Amino acid sequence: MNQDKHSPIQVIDRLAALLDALAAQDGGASLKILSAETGLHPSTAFRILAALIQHGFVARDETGLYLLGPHLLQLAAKVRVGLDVRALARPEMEWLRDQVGETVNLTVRQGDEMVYVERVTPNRMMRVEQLIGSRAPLHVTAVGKLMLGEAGAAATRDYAKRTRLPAYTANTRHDIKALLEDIGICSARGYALDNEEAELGVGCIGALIRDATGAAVAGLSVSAPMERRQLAWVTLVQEAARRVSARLGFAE
Amino acid sequence: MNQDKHSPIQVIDRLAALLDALAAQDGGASLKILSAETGLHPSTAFRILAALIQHGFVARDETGLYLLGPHLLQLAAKVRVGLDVRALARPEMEWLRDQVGETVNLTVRQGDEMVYVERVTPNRMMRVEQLIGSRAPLHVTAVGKLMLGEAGAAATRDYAKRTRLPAYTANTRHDIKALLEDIGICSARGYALDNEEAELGVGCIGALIRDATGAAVAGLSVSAPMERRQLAWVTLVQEAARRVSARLGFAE
DNA sequence: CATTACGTTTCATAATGTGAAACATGAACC
DNA sequence: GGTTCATGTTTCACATTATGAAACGTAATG
Repeated sequence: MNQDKHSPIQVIDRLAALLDALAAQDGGASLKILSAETGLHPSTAFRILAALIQHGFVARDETGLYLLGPHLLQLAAKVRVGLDVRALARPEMEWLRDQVGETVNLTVRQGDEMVYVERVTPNRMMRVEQLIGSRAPLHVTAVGKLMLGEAGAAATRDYAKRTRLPAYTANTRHDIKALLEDIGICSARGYALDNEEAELGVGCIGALIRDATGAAVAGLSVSAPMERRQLAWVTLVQEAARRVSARLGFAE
Repeated sequence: MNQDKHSPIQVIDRLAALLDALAAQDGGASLKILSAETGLHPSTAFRILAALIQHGFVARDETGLYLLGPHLLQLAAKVRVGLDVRALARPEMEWLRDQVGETVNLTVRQGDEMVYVERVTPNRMMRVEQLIGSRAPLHVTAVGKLMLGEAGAAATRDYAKRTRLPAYTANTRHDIKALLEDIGICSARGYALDNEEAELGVGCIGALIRDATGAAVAGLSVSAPMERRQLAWVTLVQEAARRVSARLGFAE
């Protein structure tokens, strides 16, 4: 991830090298190992590591080996997804749009909703379109249902309790049992459909995008008027999602 | 998380302050905001941020606002859980052991197994005991089943395909449908039982421990000879897990 | 006991990071 | 259109900081 070895501040180059060396270890690492891997003098490495320990970026186990520290988890929890995903997904979204001739959306989960963060549209007038920034409840979108599958049954029940699963159309799954069953099917297949559940006349096919940790960080979907939607697009949606995931470092 | 304001290296104090200021923002932050919040001169803050951007710890959005960067995610994925959890969990484990008079285990998930990372035992000879470091498949342990619930149905099916769900006793759930049903029940209840599924004669009650991000990072369980296990312990196990989770920053 | 290896602390100083000033850019106002 | 204001970005002299080497401490081994 060191795109350029030399930033304006040398210490930061050095601490980045130390953190990367730690990330590359299977377990903990000794000072001597880290010093050798980064090319830093032992006393320099020792002191930088001590500073990183102070701030929780690095920790030491009971045998004295260095490990990545818990503060990284807390900071990572605050990293906004969608930042890199959008740029990385754009080419694949355009490819997918060109294959199916329909609108392609990129969404991220925020709490109990999916947020539309990117969109590419076909060159036709009659199309489904969501404004970037608009939101949709999880249970009525293809990708939202997949996200609930990722979160598990307990989290889905909590979501249902919180939101009461409002119905948007006669097709909306507003019964927890039916929703859990649908989610189970979608999760097992690796894609989900929205059959006029959010809005009458609108059909959708969605798949998840995963990052280097395997976490589902975004959703990719094709939205079309229901009469134009083709199930043959499923493999294309999955292929585009797979490519974006690979770009994010996901390894199947 | 700045336990001490002054580490041996000033720049590292300063970058930590900048990252924490970014973590405290709802969205992105301007240079002026960050400079004000950290007390750094604007040109100093600018240069440190530039170095952090180079290494992916910080990013900028299309409007020029600063955000926490993706490299934090990649490093966080390598943080070994169990490091802090063990020390934090120890007092609650001892409390739980004293309440129920049985062995209490702390486990973390590694791939397709739970690993025993800490254990407190009662003062009696006939007891269930697992060596620290020993491993057990997910589907035959109470906590492992909860972890599968966290991972979702698709991940559980993948696990089943990979491992083929080997049976350890006649009670083992080695059929995917039965396992998914058990997992669904456990996840919904917030605790799980192991009814002689790993080993005949051994009963277990388990609950999950969550961290500040809400992720299930460890499992807490009571293991006992089956004839001694009491369902009345469920609330105690859950209480102990709740306390450890609170210590890890989990907010219900 | 002596040697080796590693970690930790001390210290003189080279060089690095700093804050101020200059410069660049865009928006708002007259 | 020109001026002012606010913010960001670059340059520069130099004080302070981070550095590498040496000394010191500790544990393990022969």
